[in-house]
Amino acid sequence: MATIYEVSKLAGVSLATVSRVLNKNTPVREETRLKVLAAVEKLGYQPNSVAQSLASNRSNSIGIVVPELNGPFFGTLLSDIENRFRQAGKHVIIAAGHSDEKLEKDSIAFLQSRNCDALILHVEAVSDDYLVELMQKKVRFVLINRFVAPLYDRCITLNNQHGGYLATRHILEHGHRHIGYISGPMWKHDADQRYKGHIRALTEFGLEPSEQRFYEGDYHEKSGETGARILLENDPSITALVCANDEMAAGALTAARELGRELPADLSIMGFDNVNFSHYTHPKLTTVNYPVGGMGEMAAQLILKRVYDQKVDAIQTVFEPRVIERCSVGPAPDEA
Amino acid sequence: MATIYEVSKLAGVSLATVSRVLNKNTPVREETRLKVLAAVEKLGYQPNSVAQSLASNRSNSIGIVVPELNGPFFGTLLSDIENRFRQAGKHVIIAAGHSDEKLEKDSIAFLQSRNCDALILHVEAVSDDYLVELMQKKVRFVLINRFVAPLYDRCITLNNQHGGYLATRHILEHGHRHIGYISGPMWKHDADQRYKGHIRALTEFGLEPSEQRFYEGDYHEKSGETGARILLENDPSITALVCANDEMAAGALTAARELGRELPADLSIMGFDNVNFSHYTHPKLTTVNYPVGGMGEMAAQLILKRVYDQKVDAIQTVFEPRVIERCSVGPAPDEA
DNA sequence: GCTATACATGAAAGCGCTTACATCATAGTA
DNA sequence: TACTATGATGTAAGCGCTTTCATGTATAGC
Repeated sequence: MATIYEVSKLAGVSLATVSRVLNKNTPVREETRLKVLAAVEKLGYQPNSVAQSLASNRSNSIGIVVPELNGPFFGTLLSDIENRFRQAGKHVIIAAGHSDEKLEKDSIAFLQSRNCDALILHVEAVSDDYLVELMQKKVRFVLINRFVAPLYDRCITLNNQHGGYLATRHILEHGHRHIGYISGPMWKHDADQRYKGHIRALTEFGLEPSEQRFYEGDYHEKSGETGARILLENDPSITALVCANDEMAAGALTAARELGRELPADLSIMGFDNVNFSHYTHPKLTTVNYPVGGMGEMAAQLILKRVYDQKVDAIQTVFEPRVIERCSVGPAPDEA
Repeated sequence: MATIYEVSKLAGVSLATVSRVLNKNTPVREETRLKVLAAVEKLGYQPNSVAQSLASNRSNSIGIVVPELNGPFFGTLLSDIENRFRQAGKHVIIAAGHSDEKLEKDSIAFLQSRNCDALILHVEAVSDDYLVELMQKKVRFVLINRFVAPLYDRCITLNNQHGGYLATRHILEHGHRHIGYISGPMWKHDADQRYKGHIRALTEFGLEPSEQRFYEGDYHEKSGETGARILLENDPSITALVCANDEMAAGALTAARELGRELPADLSIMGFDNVNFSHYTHPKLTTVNYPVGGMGEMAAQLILKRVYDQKVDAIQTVFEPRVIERCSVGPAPDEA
């Protein structure tokens, strides 16, 4: 690969001038500029971004930590972030944190050591204190799907509690009064919030939450299946199942079918997230929309604005969920 | 962030010695080693990998180009690659090529400029010649899902033709004789190969391929729906649809249901890829397994072996597909 | 015609590291 | 004892860039 030195020799100018032409930050005589550009073209020169990064202490790259690389949810998130940055000539470096404290910290350290100009973190296992410390160390980052008070202006969140509320209210409005709830792991902030919203809706309709109708899953399909089976067998009066995400809802669908329940005539099922497969299910899943793409893009915007001083559209940090009506929720069957 | 210089000062040794302790490539007296390690610990020193990369011309990072970041297929691929490399202490930098020649080339250039030690490419738009040139320029890379003869030893491929053959044979063995085919874009190598396999199976059973029963989609759901509708309306005798991927098969499922076809009694549908949502569909999709995770891991192994000289398990470059029987294929209905 | 000013360019330091080479003890050998 | 081999450590160059500062040249003002 050609270096800037070879370009400068061919163009008959100094290194500095080549750098100036390429970075467009200092005026250069048009004539010289063209000479340099011609040399660049001729040699097929491409700046070594590692050297640039070392010299300038900027890298034009943004680090992203997500729990998993697969799964519909994070794919959409990554894709939208990458798109937005690509338009701005920035690049992304991605690491998986696997919801594990050590791996999350490792990933963050790695991205820092790579001179990332900023980080986008979707982390679950590290503590709030750790994140606050990170801020104090002047690390630039934004948090997705997590709210930490001292970091309020760099958190892009979904109003999870309201989402949980809407999901359950939707079910209640269909006349259901015996409602099972399949939760995500309660140590995760979003799972906790969604459940709180569920309780709020229940209370609003004068219903008591019951131990019997609660199952804590792990956000994966299998646990939705198990949860549905346990709930339905323990309490046959249940006519609706609210699930804290679509994957568990898909599992619940399977279990319900295997138990011979007619959907949605006998049993209604509600999901959460509106991931891309949720309309492949049968019946198509009624769910709560998680505007993940928009949130990813917003995280990118925030960084473009704060770190790169670019002009961007208005910043929004809290997103609102809404119910997506499809076919898995129906009116409550008449009480026998 | 502390630098190696501060560590060396604190430990009372030279820069070189610190570097040697950290890189474990030159013997250092145990006593000195401990002094250095203590200093590292005390300062919370973390090497700046950008500087390391510039100085050593190695980066311990591997670049990956895939068409999209979302979608079940690439998520799985990325995830398995990242996992394998993380175990080996390497890191991945990911770029999306969007099946566009310019973007693919940009992505490759970017990854090279980032000093990646090697690349894993799942590219579709750049020419074979371009890839051969890349090899001649001594760029280290492996190709996924694409075979280019001069690069035979760095191509990790699925036997797509055999997959296409198996899919159609499976349908034929269920007695179907009027079979529609919904293809991917024929300029894509895999789409072409899968179709060739389809033809081969047809021929083996003494059937002629027919223009009437072929539809070229774009691998996305919508085109599967459109394709199914067109095929079934043009030729009502069709009793089975072979789709070149699961997304289009999901679309076909929708169309079939809307046309009032009972599945699989009236109509059988076959997918390809076995992506993670294919068992969420109703009926669950019968499909051909694409061992994408295994192939990603193999690409990683190949690089660990060739680029980093690590000992790894045996290398396999061609993977074989196999039919996954689920519920969307049934026996052909008796001819009326 | 001479100085003040702006503008274009070059020289060189330095970003944080690795590594070839030089240096210096120390131990082994005759 | 003098000499060489050996192993540990230091010195300094250099990776490919950016950027500050100095220099030079053309223009304007008097």
